[in-house]
Amino acid sequence: MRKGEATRARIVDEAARLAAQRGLTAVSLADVAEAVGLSKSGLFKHFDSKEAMQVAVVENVMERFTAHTWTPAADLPTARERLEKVFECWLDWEDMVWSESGCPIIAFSVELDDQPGPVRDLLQHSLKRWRRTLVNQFVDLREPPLTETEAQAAYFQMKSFAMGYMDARRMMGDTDARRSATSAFVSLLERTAKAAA
Amino acid sequence: MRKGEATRARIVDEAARLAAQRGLTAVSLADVAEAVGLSKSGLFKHFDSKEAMQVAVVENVMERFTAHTWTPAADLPTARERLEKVFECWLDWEDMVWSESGCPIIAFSVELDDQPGPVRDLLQHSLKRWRRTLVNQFVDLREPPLTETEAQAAYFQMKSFAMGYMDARRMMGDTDARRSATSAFVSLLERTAKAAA
DNA sequence: GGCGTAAGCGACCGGTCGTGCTCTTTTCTA
DNA sequence: TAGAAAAGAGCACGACCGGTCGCTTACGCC
Repeated sequence: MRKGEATRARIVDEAARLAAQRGLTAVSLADVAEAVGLSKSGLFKHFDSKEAMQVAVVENVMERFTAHTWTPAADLPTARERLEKVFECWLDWEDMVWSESGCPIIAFSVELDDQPGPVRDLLQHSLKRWRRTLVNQFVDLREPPLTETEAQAAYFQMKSFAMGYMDARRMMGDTDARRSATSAFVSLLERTAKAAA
Repeated sequence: MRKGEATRARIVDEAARLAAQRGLTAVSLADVAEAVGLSKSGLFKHFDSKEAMQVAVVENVMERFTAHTWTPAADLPTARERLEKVFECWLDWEDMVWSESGCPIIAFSVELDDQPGPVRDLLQHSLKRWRRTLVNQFVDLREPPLTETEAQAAYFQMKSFAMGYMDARRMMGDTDARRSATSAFVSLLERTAKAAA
């Protein structure tokens, strides 16, 4: 049973890579099979349907995302340091881990935001958990703590900058994008931490 | 030749509507033909290929975008008023004009950012013209004028908020998204206009 | 070390894809 | 109003789609 698990993991990895480039529905089972060196029918020993494979891809991507951005930050002493580390890793995630395809989370979000179904539900649920984690960090950014509304507004900007960074770098070819994103985020932290309750 | 032009316009409109929902490549010619009440082969009297239709869709969407966001703002007296108006119309564009599908420009950007070809080239070119227009407004926001770099950084944040707004409202179901986006943008204008040279 | 089962292959299914080709109908114009 | 040109229908094509079935192979456990 060990061999099967390894193969399944390879399938999910390749499917995620292809889906990040072309979209979740646009990648065909034949594409994945060829990329992983399997026959199309062999895939069905690991997934009952294409949709089941998409679910596994979203799970895989979200796990890798939190591992890449939250794990290095979780143990830092202050909320400010944690937020700075998360944002830095977030930008790295977008242009180092996924340099050839763009961030799959953003791609999946845009693709699925009007396509109801289990894949969208899973993505939405994972993203809400992520937002909860980050909003909590913003709450702790200041003493007295930020209100929930204030923290959500700050998270809105943080995520906006992460999305804007990908667009600027990939679509617009903006070589200054990283500087713009970083300084925008630092300025956000500055203001948010300073603002009076 | 008049009738043909009207039909062609209907085709492009329907194709844009469907492409905003499902993506440019995911929408099939059969879908478009049915939506517009034509046969699949009838489409080829107006477009030589699917790609040619996609080009027309991107042209159409970008024209409507600038008409919707820039035209109402162009004649306002100050850069600040123009920018505020553009941003307000931008949010309206996303959740009123395209309430059932999400903004096609963002969708196309994410879909095409790693798919070279004439469709991507056209989109990129149009978006760069749009950025130029907005960056010029930011330059004029303050006396002494902003540097090109400062203005581009401000535009980066503006576009980020517009993208974040769509994600927050559509994917995350954030009912406060409009308030978050608007206050973030107003705060950006405030800071940018005030900052010393 | 034999054996059950998981892993994987190849052929094939009905359906849809984009795109030609031919033929008819409609529309514009001289 | 006649006739050319445009608009559009119908059909067929090869390729590819997600998915099924039966077969063989190879692994993992007793």
